[in-house]
Amino acid sequence: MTESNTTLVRVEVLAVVLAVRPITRQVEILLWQRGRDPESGRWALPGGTLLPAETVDESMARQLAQKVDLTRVAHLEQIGVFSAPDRSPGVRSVATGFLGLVPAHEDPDLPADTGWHPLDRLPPMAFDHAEIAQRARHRLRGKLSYTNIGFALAPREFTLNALSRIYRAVLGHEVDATNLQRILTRRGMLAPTGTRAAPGPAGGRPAALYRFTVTEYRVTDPFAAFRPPE
Amino acid sequence: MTESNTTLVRVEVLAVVLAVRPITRQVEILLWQRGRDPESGRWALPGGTLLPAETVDESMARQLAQKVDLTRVAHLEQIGVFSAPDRSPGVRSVATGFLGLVPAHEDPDLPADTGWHPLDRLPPMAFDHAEIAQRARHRLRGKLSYTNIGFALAPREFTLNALSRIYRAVLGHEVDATNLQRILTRRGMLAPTGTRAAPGPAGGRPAALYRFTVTEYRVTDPFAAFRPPE
DNA sequence: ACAAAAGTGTTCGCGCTACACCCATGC
DNA sequence: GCATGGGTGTAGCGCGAACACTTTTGT
Repeated sequence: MTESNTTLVRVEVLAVVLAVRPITRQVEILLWQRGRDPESGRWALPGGTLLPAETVDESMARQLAQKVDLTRVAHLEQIGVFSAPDRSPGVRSVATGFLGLVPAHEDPDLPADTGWHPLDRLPPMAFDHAEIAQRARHRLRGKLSYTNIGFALAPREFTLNALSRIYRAVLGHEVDATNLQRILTRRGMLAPTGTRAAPGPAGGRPAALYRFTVTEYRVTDPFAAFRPPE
Repeated sequence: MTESNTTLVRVEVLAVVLAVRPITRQVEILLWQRGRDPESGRWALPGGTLLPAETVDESMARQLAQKVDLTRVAHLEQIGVFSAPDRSPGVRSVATGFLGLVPAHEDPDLPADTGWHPLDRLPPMAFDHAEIAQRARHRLRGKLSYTNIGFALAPREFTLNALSRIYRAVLGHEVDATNLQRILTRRGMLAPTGTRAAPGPAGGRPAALYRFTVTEYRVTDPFAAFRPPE
């Protein structure tokens, strides 16, 4: 209980930044390639060390803004603490992992060593970062169906078809645009903008554009069972 | 990015240990009363500092076993990192909060300064521990309906009435024992033991005893919508 | 006119809630 | 017998999946 012989550790924050990229229509993760040892050449999650005057959440937001020019992270949440004693060499280091979501069609200026990679074919990863990425993937999948977290992956305005492609990329299976509309509408999450998108080159009816009414994280379907009466 | 001028911090683990106590039929939390400054007299969550050779999860389990003789914690999960710079005086300290669940009818030997308190009328709490407790409460409520987390609150064998009282205590509203049985049975979580409980003093049909078939955490109802086909 | 793509409506079924009814035991 | 409590059955319905049908555009 005395603080004298307490071991001190380095606290770092690491972000699994995900986006559904318009070109590939896949979930991709933001990684940077290490230029020096240890683990030189391997790919790492963006992040860094906690400063004295900030919380881990503040630190994570700051580091994303500073290092990879990501100011428009639409959602940022903790996914867990990674603390295996041998997870990195040198000073004992404990990491708080985060899930960060960037809307499609955002294309931030990235440093030269930084880029997007498909989440289901990760390059050789540094330290325990692959494990953290997998945890984030799992969290995102789980929350997509009972929260409004999809808003953080969609652009500000979108057609229902485009939105269903985003859901499909995350979940890995077909998502009916029809049902998607009804479910999100019933939950009060979807509003038509009144405008329409331009039709494709082969013609076709122009799609209506929609917007999410709520742009902050919210649990929209909290109870699988044991709902409170009324 | 050099490690030379990196600030080092103390990493601690803190547990919100909850149980539905048979006497009060309420959710109660395990707290100990601080005997010295800072925050002398206030109540604190059990926990302590991370050791060099352990993960935070291992540390939490160890500290609960050592300090409050809690070896039978049926469920232990991280609920988040609490890292406000001024959350405690002295060395910068970052806490990983845990939710721990103890089955009803367990009555571990506790130190003299340690005891159970009703969760919805917390005594004066030290540091940011009240906030951590609230987070844990919220997590438990949320997960009760779509996971099997209830197993960690129930004794090894129980009547359906007793189980429904446990669910009621956590959720704060009525839970129909009839429907509870059907739902848990359908999810394959419930098995009758074949034995029966003794009837109450006023008579009445003796209740059948049940057991949970699965005694590890599992998500039983992962999709509110967008289920994968087949 | 025809193809292409979007939007609407309908059917179906599952799973949860509510509640009535039947069963077993003590007095 | 009656009171007490446990267990079973059933009706209703909200929600989501699947899919056919209609509407609007370009060629």
